Amino acid sequence: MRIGEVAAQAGVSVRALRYYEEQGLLHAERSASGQRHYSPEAVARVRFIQSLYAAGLGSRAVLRILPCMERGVLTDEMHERLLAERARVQAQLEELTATRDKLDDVIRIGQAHRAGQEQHEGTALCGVAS
Amino acid sequence: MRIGEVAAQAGVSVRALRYYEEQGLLHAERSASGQRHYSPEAVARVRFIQSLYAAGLGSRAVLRILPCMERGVLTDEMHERLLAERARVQAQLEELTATRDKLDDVIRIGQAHRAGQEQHEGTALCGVAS
DNA sequence: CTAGGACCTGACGTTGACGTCAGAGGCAAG
DNA sequence: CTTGCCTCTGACGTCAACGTCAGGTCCTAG
Repeated sequence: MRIGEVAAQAGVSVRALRYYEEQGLLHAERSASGQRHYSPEAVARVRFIQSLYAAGLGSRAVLRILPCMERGVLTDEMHERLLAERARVQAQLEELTATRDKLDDVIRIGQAHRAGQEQHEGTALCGVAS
Repeated sequence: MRIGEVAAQAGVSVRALRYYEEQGLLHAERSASGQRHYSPEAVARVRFIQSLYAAGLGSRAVLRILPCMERGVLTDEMHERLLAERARVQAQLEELTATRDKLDDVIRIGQAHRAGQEQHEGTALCGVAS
């Protein structure tokens, strides 16, 4: 596949793919004229890269993780890194969950206020952000 | 409280607090000489701001959310925004969970490989990123 | 009253993940 | 062979959330 098709299928820009290559995250064969040609698995790889980015990992963290997806290569060091990054993601998950719950509190209290028509003077929402 | 104390208690930098004020996220009284003075609730507010940032909301999204925490002010529009942002956070939660599970897969398969000593040729990890 | 730490206002620097533009070449269709 | 879309390589632009530095002020302890 050429770059445009990969980009379309993975839902990213062409620029992003070139950037990934620049960062060593994604390899492409080159035609005689210099055009990039990707294997079909590249699409999945790009999607995975995206999800790691979305998980807040920087490109060097992603770079440390990605080799694990290649043929059976998995050193002790990589195993450590995987566990470390999993822990980070897990921590972020918990923080996010807490944030969602706070938002729920604000929404719930807000609804209570509106059910009671006017503003209940003292019952401000400030206490939510504890 | 003065800015340094708020920063310390909230676990952010002084610069961050001035930035929040610049963005209209955080108000401070001023002494005659121009020094900022914060109410004790400011600490909780800052922590909330941080968690919203951590949830991937930009400062203008935060700006739309924060007024909800003030005295009983809660218009229909704000309610909508709250629901919308909650939905975003929830979506990100689900994406993050999927990413964590993928990492778990990679770790598990990696362990299986290492349990079996050498590389199992065809059993590459590429399929994980589906 | 003086030393030194906390604070002030600009204002420019930084980092990551791309966007965007310029100028040039490649490729399938008609 | 030309038209039109795709692709190429630089290289500069962007945006957010601050970091950092300069030059000056404030305030509290001794």
